[in-house]
Amino acid sequence: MRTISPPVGLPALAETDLVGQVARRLTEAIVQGRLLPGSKVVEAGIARELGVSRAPVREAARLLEQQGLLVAHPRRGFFVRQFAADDIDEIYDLRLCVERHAAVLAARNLTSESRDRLRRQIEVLHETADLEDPARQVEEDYRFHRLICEIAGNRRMLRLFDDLASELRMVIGLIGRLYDDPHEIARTHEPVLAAIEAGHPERIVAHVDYHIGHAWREVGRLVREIPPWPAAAK
Amino acid sequence: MRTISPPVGLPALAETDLVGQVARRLTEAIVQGRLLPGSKVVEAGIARELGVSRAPVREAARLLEQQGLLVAHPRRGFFVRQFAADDIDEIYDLRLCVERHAAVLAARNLTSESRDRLRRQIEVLHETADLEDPARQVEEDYRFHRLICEIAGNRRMLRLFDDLASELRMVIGLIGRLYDDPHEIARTHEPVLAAIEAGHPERIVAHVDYHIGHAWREVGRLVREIPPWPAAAK
DNA sequence: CAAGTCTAAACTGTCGACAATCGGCGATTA
DNA sequence: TAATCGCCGATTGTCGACAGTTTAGACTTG
Repeated sequence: MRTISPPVGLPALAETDLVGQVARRLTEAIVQGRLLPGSKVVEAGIARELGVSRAPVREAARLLEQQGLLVAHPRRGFFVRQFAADDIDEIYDLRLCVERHAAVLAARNLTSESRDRLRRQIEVLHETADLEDPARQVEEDYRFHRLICEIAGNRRMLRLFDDLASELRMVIGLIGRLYDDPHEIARTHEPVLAAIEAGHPERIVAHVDYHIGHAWREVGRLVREIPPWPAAAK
Repeated sequence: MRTISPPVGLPALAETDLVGQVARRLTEAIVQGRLLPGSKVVEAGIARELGVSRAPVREAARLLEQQGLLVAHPRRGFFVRQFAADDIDEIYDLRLCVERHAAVLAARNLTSESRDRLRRQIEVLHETADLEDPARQVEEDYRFHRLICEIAGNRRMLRLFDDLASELRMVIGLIGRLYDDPHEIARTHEPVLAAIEAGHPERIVAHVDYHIGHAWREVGRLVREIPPWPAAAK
């Protein structure tokens, strides 16, 4: 009688994943604006601060580079990415392209269970709108859009969304405030869900276009208004 | 009077980028099928073979992981990615989503110069069709599609395309042959370019859909036919 | 003979060390 | 006075080493 390895894929807990932990800490610091765009990320410094050696820090930095949060200048080190206005356009352009598609797919795959998750998430959006916690609000907003990608069922698309979202989180973090009243933002998610439930591709695309396009314009406006990014500490 | 630094831009030579070189070698080995899906990539082995230490190899491996060519199992090492039929679907689904959009943007940005580059590339496709060099043919094919993304002008989209293409190259390399007659493939690019030149979004999308959709179906068929991937040498 | 156990070898995760390189700053020169 | 040159400290790129874990295989046991 075989005591087979318990079949299913639980993502092996890698409690000793230093690289992952370092990456998370760095991401946090960047998104929260503790590491400003343009500033140099000194390997030894991070390593000492976290009580690890430079090797894991380097690997984590490469990860964040691939993710677009850091840029590497060979022989000079890693720097926190600086965003220009056209970066915002690129990100939103790509996001729009992906989310249109994701929403259409999501509509096709929609089950009562996934529909409820989307509805519930909109409720959460309304609930957090009352809290004075912009970071949380941004987070829950992305969670809704991420759900759509998840329901669409394309893992690569989901990862792409996550990458775009982490760049956007950084930008929004830098702006320091939301582009709209939280309640208003929460409300504007409803037509998108309605369109997905209705299942007409054209309507879905139209509503996603409107929703994302609005954010695009507003964030773009803010970025262009407050452009001289918070001091690129060498 | 300023003796400004001798004006022009020589592309900085980064000759000492071990990580990059290792990554390229590994990618090569994988795409050419010298490292089979499922096989373990032993850091020390690669390091010795290339005459470097393990550190650069690890960093390169992390890069390929992010790119989807390798998967990392904590404490067990890196393994060459195995593709299942639904991976093909994911990749083509995303590729279709991106290229539709890219083509429409490319049409919008089209200059006589970029148009000529596209035309020229189709000629190259016809020329290489006569050679008995599938790898080259695949390469030139991607070069055409990459040009479209380049002309579209969204760097992030271009990078996404490159990532998808490297996964596809690996799959096609494994299949070991093209899904169609090279001349036929070359020919089917013409309507796509024509639609882009004409500039009607609907026509562009329709032709891209047809072109990519065809490849999708054919590659999908081959993958399902020859499914038991060449021995996953543990 | 299948299943289970134990041991040695093979690897990965991390670290600390060292040489090569970069950026800044003061000295030098026109 | 301003542009250059050359030196010094700081930082990166790379390496070899070591501990802890996983894997492969020989060996036992029912």
